[in-house]
Amino acid sequence: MSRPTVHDIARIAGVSLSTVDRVLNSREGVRRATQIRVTQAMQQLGYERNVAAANLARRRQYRLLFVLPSGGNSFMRGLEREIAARADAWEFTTISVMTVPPFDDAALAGALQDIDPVQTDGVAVVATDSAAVRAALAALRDRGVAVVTLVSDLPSSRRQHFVGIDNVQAGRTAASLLGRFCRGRTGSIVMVAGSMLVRDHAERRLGFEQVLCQEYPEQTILPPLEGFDDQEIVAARLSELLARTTDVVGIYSLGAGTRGVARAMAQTRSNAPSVVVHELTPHSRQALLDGTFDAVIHQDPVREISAAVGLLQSLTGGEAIDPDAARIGIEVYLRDNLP
Amino acid sequence: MSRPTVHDIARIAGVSLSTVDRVLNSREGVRRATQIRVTQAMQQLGYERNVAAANLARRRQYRLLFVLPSGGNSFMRGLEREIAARADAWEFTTISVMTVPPFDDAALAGALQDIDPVQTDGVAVVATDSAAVRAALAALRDRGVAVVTLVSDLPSSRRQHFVGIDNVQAGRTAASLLGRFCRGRTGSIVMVAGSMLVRDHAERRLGFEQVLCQEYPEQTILPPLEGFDDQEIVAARLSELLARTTDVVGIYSLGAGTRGVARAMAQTRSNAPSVVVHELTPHSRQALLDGTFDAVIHQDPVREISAAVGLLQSLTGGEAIDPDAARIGIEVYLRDNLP
DNA sequence: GTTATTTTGACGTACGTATGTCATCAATGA
DNA sequence: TCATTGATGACATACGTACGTCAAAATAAC
Repeated sequence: MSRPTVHDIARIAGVSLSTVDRVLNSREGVRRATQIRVTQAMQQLGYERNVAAANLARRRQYRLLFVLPSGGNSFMRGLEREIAARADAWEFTTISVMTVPPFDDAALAGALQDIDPVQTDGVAVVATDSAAVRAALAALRDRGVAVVTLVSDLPSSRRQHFVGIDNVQAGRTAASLLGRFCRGRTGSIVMVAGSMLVRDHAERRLGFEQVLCQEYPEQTILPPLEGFDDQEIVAARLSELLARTTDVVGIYSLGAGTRGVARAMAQTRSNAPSVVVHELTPHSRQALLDGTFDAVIHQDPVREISAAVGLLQSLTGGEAIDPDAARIGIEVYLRDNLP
Repeated sequence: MSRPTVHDIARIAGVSLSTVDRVLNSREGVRRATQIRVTQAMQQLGYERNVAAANLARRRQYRLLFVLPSGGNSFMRGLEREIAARADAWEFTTISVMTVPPFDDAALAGALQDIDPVQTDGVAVVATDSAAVRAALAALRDRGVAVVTLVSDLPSSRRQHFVGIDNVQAGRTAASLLGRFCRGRTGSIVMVAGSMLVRDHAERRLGFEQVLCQEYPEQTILPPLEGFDDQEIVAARLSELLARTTDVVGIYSLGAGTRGVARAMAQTRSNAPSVVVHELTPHSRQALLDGTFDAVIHQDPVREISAAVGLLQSLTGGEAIDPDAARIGIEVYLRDNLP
């Protein structure tokens, strides 16, 4: 009637509890034949280990650490807030957060090296792309710590997973939207980036240009404007460009500093270019509502946190992982479907 | 060091385990003064009940039932599949599914009445709007069963929550997209509905017309075309209309039967109207990929299932519920951000 | 003061699993 | 044949909580 327990397996397989336990937790000292008998009994009964009871008995504690860039990036601060808010939403899990200066390889690598493998079982890190960071991650893994990258990936490192969106696809999505929004109006498209040295920005640009060039060849893509995720710089450079170029029909801001975009738009009395930006924040939300922005491409921080925690728990426990648990969707927000 | 337990509370408050237990589970027989002492100790220590252990000891079993419409509706079949796939993803929870004929008040009401309150703790139901169903829900509640509505709400009934999207907002979102997509081209906009007797369809139409009339008054909205969620009817009526009306620039399909829309589009050699439809299914996905559809408005069935299960568990246990746990986002998919 | 009633404590058992110790038995090798 | 090894079982204890029983203590009612 109710879920089968280890006792049932023992009974069916005709062995003792100890043996079932040995099989279940893959300890040695079980003959191959017996092992098979037990496994079959498990399958036959459809046994599933009661994880709650197991963790209880095991006194397991997952100690996880999030490593995020510090600084004024709204998205990152939002992430940090959400982590804090949900810190004790997981059983048997304690979560802490550490921040390191943004865009600073050495600082990040140093921080990762300082992590005590005795006190942490898993790390989720917003990685910057550099050899030092790669090495630090490898060292962490060697010391038995599970590692996933968050938001920004570090491929061909020893991280066990990436939790975040596909940034090429995000760029393509932005182009699909902006291309359609600008249909009928021909002119220049402006891209506002943070820095092309950051992996996700480069990827977004790639995807954006792919689609735009191929499907909307009538539009002119201007060389990307670098704003270093700083709203002041963005506002200044974009204002200047809009004053100089009168045929701008679309703007894609693929990094942070979108507040600067909104400010530049407010000063301009041009023929209202369509605007697509990244990350839903209080400011981009406001800009959507008052019509300054047309669409926002977003990734859900809460989902990312959940996915990271879940993955790290599985990795720590050596369990199987659900491949698409880490899949984070590319969300599209207009004024009308804001959460 | 580690999380405080009931023992710690008892020690700090200077009472016995029994008394702590009485307070914790709000049993009677505790003097007001003692109760306060215990509560204060709990706060002081930051006690949080170990839910896993509690459920273990309590032998709690949440027996939940999903009631869905049967028939060929892809979205509903997807929901059913996902429920089955995740049926044992929740601890202490057994989930079953029951299907009833679609658009059939009497059948639904009857099915609800037949639910045995001894064998089910909570019900999630895709409701159709009728007095009989309302009454059946009330009867269920009276017999101590928790009830949430799923996908389609039944306001002013005794359901305890609604899990699903805001359909007016969904309609507005569709209009915002389609309006922008059609900018520069003026003509007719077609709405393909299932039946205006279904609440969510009516709400979507409302939101759609709100935005389109107000912000894109240059477009002509044709009277809605009723397809009864049947792809044959949809294909026939839409083909006929497209042959007759040459200035169609946009199509919004707000119900099921979108396969019929794709078929009608394939037969037509008109000037490619923009198309926005509801629900991501294998067919709408294909249509997105080959360019027949421009956008799909979607609700994530997996999220809806999780939310429904979580809510029903909380309601059954008499716990506090997280108000925005039930909030399901209105998702927008283009060809480029398909999952 | 005595009695009735309410409040509290002591204790045991259970949930399903993990993990340890020790005993038993068969098979193996010398 | 005896010692050694490997495989298995029996049993106990623990995790944090729920819940029941019964007695003891505190308080209220008389």
